[in-house]
Amino acid sequence: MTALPTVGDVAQAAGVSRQTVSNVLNAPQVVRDDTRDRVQAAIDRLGYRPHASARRLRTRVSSTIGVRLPFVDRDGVSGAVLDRFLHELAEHADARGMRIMLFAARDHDDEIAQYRRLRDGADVDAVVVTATSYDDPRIDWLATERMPFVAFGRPWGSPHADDPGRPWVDVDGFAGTREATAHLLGRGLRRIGWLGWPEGSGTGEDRRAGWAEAMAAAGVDAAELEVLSLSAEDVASLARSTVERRLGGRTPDAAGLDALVCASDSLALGAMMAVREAGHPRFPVVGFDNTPVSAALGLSSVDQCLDLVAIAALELLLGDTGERVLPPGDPGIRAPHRLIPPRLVVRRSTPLTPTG
Amino acid sequence: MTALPTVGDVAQAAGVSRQTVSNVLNAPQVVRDDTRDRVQAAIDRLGYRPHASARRLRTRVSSTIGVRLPFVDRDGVSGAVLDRFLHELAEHADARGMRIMLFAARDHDDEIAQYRRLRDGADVDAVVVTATSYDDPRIDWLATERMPFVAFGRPWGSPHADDPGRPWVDVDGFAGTREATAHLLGRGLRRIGWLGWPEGSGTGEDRRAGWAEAMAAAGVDAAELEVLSLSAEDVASLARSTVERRLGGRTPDAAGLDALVCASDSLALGAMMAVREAGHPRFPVVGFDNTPVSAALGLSSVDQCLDLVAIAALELLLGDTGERVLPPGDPGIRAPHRLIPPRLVVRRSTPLTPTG
DNA sequence: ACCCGGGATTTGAACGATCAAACTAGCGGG
DNA sequence: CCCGCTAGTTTGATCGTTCAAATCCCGGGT
Repeated sequence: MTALPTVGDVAQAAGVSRQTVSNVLNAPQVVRDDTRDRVQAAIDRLGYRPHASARRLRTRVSSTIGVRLPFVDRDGVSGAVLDRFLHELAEHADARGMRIMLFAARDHDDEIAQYRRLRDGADVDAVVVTATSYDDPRIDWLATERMPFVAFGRPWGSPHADDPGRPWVDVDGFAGTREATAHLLGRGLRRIGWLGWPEGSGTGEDRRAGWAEAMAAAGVDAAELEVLSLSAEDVASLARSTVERRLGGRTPDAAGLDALVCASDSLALGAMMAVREAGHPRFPVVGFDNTPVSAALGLSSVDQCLDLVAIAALELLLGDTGERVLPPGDPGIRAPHRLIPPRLVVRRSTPLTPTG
Repeated sequence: MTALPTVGDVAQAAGVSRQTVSNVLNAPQVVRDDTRDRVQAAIDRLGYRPHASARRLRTRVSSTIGVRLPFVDRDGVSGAVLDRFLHELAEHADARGMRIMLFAARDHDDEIAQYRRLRDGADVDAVVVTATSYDDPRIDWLATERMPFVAFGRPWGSPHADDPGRPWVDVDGFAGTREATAHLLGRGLRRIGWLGWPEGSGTGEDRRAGWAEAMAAAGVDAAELEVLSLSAEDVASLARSTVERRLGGRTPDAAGLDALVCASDSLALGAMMAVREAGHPRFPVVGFDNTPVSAALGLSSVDQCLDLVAIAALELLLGDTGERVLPPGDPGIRAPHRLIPPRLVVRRSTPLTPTG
């Protein structure tokens, strides 16, 4: 026969019923050992593969997680973060018997329409929401519809921040910049500047706060912190001109700066271009995200440990060991909100001795 | 009622049979206008969504394309190319009613096993194969099993290169480097060097040949070409030391170089660092891939036009307009091998100097 | 008056799996 | 000897859709 074998064919070959074959695959413990071996042999011999769609139709479980493909951000360096997250997610999802389905969406409304279609069509059991914003309509929709999901990104300032029905995973930016700053302080540097984004971003404020805390712990007062703080949009060229303006033709030392901690690799790249151009190639600059850019340029950077983020995201959907998406708020899920501590990657751009 | 509406519910609401509802969705032209309107109204009113798995079970069509998630290449810049391709693919697939399913695989054998599972489980109709190599076992398997696929990357040197049953899309590297070289020649530069990869890569040889042809057309003889040619592994730091060795402390001019065309942005970055360190920030360097790195550094680069690549890949699977994967070798598919011409993106060539 | 053609619609069966309930042994206790 | 219990297995129904074939309807030709 040319058609693919079905449970019926396997059952016939093994001399058992369809249901027993099904049990061997889905609940092996209820089948007697010798029967199981016989059925397994038939499965192997016929090369049987379960028909995923038939199973889904009956069980209403797809073992698939939907992810909206984040924007193509042509000039930004930051897109790489979501790409890497996607990589890690796919890899660890595979290890837990899940697959990732991508979809595109123009805006939030369109994305919600896609959620509905994917769920109603039994295409996905859950979705991962990325690039969350304050009062995100997608999160509201998912929560009220009780569709399983997990967000990559905290709901900054939302009244629902602690709602266990709205699980999220995020990177602890505060801890990351604090570590980066402490590292520089430990090298004997003192006037460590901050280059962040314009106000209004939860992530940006969080990362700045980490720097501020480390500086405060080293005895720097609030007024001086204000002086050490710069900001620019997340584009290398703008960061560069911001730093150039700050230097105003002076040496960094004369401008009151021993080093710079940045909110992103884009900013760090711009800052590095400015100081190197001004003739201070060893001025320490630390970035955030550990993108290929920082690696190629030998820039120290805070790595987001996206593998841990992906693993945590899956735990929030599947529980610690399961292979099935749990309903929202299920007790099998431990802490529904996870902060992943990032890791400072030190490269040669932060030399052991300060230079001017 | 709390359960999702089915075709049966819609049929009842519209006073027609299940099949007519099905026809409204899949073959509207066979349904009389007024009936169609009535059914459509019922669909909208009930918020009916077809159950994708049930449809797949019956039709044996999944409207899904599988893509193995390309490697996580932590330090390389090049991974960004496949990521961008994936973005474009997802976006254009969506426009043609297709979705992308990701999967992970450890090696080629594992990948083939996944192909089989995905196909037998009716999870995907076709796959896109990336990072192809000479005599790729995956391609052989797909071709002999007659499973629909398209490769991103030419089968360099394979005897099956012209087999219409083995469709591929690729970027015309030759044309890209030729254009980049011609651009520099047009600016009055003459001794344009080549920085490529060590021999043995089809893609590398192709890109080098484009440079060589443009140079030959400008009257440079073979012996001189040999002198102008450098190579390094695809890592910025190695590229940098290769160029430094070539300069040997001299100015680029004294070392016989007016500019450099590179096989990748990683190489270009290394080259740029070397010449800038040597005090020649305006020495023109052109990269390949137009990654965020080159954009951020203001490096000219050859853009692969991955949107066109993705569109072409879908055409090779679906035909010009269809929404269904065609069997391998179907006449609905025009040319089964497509070379996409890339586009030179010119940026200011000396990003690290103050403008002026 | 009859039949024919063909467009529009309906009917029953099938896709391949799992669920729920029923059945069969085999065993021990009363 | 019968009853109940349990572990293991089988049976019939079902998930929601589309296919293939049958049916209905209506106008026109002979």
